[in-house]
Amino acid sequence: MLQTVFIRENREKVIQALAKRNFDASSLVDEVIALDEKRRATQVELDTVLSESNKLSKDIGELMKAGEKAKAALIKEKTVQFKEKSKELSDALNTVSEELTNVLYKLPNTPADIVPAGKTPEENLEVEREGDIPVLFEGALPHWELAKKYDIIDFELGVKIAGAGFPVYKGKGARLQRALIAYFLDKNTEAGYKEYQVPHLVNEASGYGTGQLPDKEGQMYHVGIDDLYLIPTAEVPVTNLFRDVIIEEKDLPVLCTAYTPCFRREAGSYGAHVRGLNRLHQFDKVEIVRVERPENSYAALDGMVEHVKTILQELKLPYRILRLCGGDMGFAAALTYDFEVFSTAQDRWLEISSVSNFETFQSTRLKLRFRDKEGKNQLAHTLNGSSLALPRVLAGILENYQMEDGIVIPEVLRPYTGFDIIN
RNA sequence: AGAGAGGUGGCCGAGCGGUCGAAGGCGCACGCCUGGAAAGCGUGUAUGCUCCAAAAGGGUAUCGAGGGUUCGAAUCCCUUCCUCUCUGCCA
Repeated sequence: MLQTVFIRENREKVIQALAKRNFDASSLVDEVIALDEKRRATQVELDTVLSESNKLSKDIGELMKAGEKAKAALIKEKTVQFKEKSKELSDALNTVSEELTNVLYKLPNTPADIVPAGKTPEENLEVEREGDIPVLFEGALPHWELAKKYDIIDFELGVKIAGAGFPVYKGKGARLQRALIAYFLDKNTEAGYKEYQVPHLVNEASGYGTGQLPDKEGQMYHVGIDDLYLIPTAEVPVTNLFRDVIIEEKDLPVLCTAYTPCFRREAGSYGAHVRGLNRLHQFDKVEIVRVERPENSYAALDGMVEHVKTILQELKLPYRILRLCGGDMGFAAALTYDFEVFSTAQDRWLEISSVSNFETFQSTRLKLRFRDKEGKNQLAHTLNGSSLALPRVLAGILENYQMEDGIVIPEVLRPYTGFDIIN
C-alpha cells in the first residue's frame, strides 16, 4: 500500500511512476487526495467535539464529588448534543477511512527508476545470461516423460488422491526433492539467513499484510470453516512475523529463510505450457526474506541476486536474469529480478526465482517500522526472493542432466541424495 | 469439544465507574557520583491519527478485538479471539 502522505505530496510523481505499469492512476490518486482531505477535516471536527464533551464530563465529576448534584444535572443536559454529534462524526470518520483504504488497496507499488517500460514479458530486460546450454543426445525427453520413465514423479496418482497439479514424488524423486530443500536451506543459512519453520495456513490479517488480500483472493485456497488461507508462498507467514513490530536499528538487517510447500489455485491457467512440473497447485519452495533500512534495500536486493546466482552456478544450470518491465511486475514490487533456467528438452526458459524489493509497500500495511538513530520510528523496507522454487529446478536438472542411461545428479547435491544417478 | 480462570505499557504487576496513558517494580537511556565500574541518587522512557510552515507544544484515540450501558469505562454488560488449568479426544 502506498502512503497517503506521499501521494498527497507527490501527486504527479506517483501518476507518472504508475504509468510505467500502464496503469492510469490519475483518477484513483485524486480520489485518495480528496478522501484524505475529507478524513482529516472530519477528524478535526470530531476531536473538537470530543474535547469539549470530555471537559464537561470532568466538570460533572468534580461537581458530584463536591455534592453539587443540581449543578451537575444541568451540565449533563448540555452533553447530550455533543454525544449525538460525536457519534455522527465518528461514523463519518470510519466510513471515509474505510473508503480511503479501499482506494489505496487498488494502487500498485510505484516502480523503481530503473524498471524498464513495457507491457508484456517480451519487454523484460535481460541483464545477464550464464552457463552453457548442454547439447543433448538424440531422443532426449522432457521432464514429464523422464518422470514416467524412471518412475520418480507420478502425476496420475496425484490426480487420484487430490487433483491435477498435485504430483506424487516417489523413490529417488522424493529423495531428490528433500535433497534440494536441504541444500537450499544450507546455502541460505551459510549466507546469514536464519532458518524458520512457519505455519502453512495463515489468517486474514496476514494475507492483507503482504498484499495477497484483497488483490489475489481467488489465487489462494481458503479453509472456510476456520477462515484460514493456505499459503501461496512462505513470504506470507515469514514477512508477517514482523507485522506490528518496531525493530531496533541495530538489529537490522533481518534475514530469514524458510522452506514451505506453496499452494496456488492458478485459476484459469491451463494449456501446453503448464505440463508436468511447469505449473502446480502445490509445490515446494525455499524462500529468503529481508527487512532492511531504506537506504540499504537496493544493495540488499543486489546481494540477494548474487546469492541466488551462486546456487545456480553450483548446480551448473544455465540461467538468465531478467529485470521485469513495468507491465510484468507484481502488484507490490518496486523492482523485480526473475531468474530463469533453460530447459533444454522443452527448449524454453522456466522461471525459478523472483527476487523483489517492496520498499515500504508491504511495511505500510504491516506497520513494520524501525527506530532510527534520532529515536524516530520509520517504515522499513521488505524484500524477498525464492532461493529456490523446486519444481522447475527439478525439471531443469532432469532435462539438462539426462544421459541415455540415466539422470546424473549435480555434484553439490550428491551429499544430500546419497546417490549420483537416477536410472 | 466441555468446565473454570485470565488477557493492563519492553517485561512483571496494581487499579475494578470519575481528574488513569494508567501506581509500584524491573529493564533501558541520559546525567550526577567514581581513577574506572557496581551500588546509590536524579531525570526521562508507548503507539496511531491530527492541529501548527517546522520545532516546542496542543487535541484525540488506544488497558486483546468489536459493540453496548453511562455525563463519564481499564473498571459494568454482550459478542468474539487468544492464553492457562482440569476433563475428553488425539500425532
